[in-house]
Amino acid sequence: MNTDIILKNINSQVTLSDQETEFLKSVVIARPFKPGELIVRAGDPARYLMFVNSGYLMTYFTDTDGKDHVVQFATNGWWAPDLYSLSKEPNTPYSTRGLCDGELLLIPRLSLDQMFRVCANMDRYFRIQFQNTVIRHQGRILKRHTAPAEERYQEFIDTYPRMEQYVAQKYIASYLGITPEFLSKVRSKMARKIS
Amino acid sequence: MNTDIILKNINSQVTLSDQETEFLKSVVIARPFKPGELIVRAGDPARYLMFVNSGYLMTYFTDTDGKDHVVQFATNGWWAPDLYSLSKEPNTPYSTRGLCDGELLLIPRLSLDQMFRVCANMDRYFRIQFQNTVIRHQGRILKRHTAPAEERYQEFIDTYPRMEQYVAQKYIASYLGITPEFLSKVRSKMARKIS
DNA sequence: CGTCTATTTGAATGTACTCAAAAGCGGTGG
DNA sequence: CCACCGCTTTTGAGTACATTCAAATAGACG
Repeated sequence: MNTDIILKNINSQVTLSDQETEFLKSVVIARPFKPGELIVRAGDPARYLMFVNSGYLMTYFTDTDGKDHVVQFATNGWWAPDLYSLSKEPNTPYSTRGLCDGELLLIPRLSLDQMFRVCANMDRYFRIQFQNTVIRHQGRILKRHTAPAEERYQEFIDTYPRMEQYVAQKYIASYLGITPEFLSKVRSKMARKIS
Repeated sequence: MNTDIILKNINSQVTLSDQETEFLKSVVIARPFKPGELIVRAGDPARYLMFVNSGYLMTYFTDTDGKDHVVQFATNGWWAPDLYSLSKEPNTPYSTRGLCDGELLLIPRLSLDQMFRVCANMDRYFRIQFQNTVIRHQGRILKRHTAPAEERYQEFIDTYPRMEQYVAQKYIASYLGITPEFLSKVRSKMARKIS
């Protein structure tokens, strides 16, 4: 199993001891996924914290009308956006689906408690990780409130240039909080501007 | 200085040793504030992590048109929403303003590093704190994408019933991502429904 | 009381949505 | 290899939610 990426990621913020490294390696489970595969279904027990080793995936919420709303995408070196395995809730309200071939590293819920008990560094690592995530989410909320769809889309493709190739437009639209039809119109308007 | 609330809050998630408690007490600074007072101005150095001991405050972003956009409110027992004192950025893009008489406990930026070095429990505490915040923010983003203004306003007053009394409507509108005029119309529509 | 700001109300406008239909695209099987 | 199927994207017309601008009313504070 390839733990290079996750270890490199963690060690960029903290310095894991050999013991801690071994512990982590001993609890993670490799989990390949395929394009379109439903990795976690909304309502399922939140069994694992998930790290993306390779590929693309998305986490989304299905509303009462049956419409899906993308919470966030994830790729190489990111934690999957569904954090309910860390919460007190036994089940997650979010679904997670593969967008291409890829591999996850899973940390079982039970191992998480143990990990945080054994590895003080992991608390530090996730504290830093989540604190940055909170700052980014505040920025995303503000952007939603201050910028029209066109500007948000432009920022998305600037920030995640690769994402466009793997993610269907309708999912990007959903992530941005607009309909796929409207994103299509935004894009054709932008294309007209350039020419 | 009254550190009861902050200690109670932290000890609800972890168990601080006497040493850790003393350390925390030794670094926090009491900082009263007044209604309308600008506690932190956007662009200022992010000097302190701020805990609200009493009163209400808000953190907001001023856009290029000079319009303010409320990131979040905070009250007794909450950390102020501006987390830039924990980031690598020296300055914060957010302003923080008092909404009534109140008091903050400040933890200076320099003490934070030291605190995390000395108190492993604080990493744990903030890890849990931020992980819950991330989950709430994901919910807020989704709500923004799935629910119209009326429903978001209803949820706001249900979730923070006290807030309404201390916070001007225009700030609630800003937090919800709508104009004060439209919130006024939403409210009058809701009032008509009840009768 | 008078002033200043917040809130309300109304009319016109704009951004984004819904519904419907056509066009594009990718895969699969004949 | 091409024809067909299913799904995504595009395009268009009509609509709705929310904004802007302007003016009137209401509240808060000295």
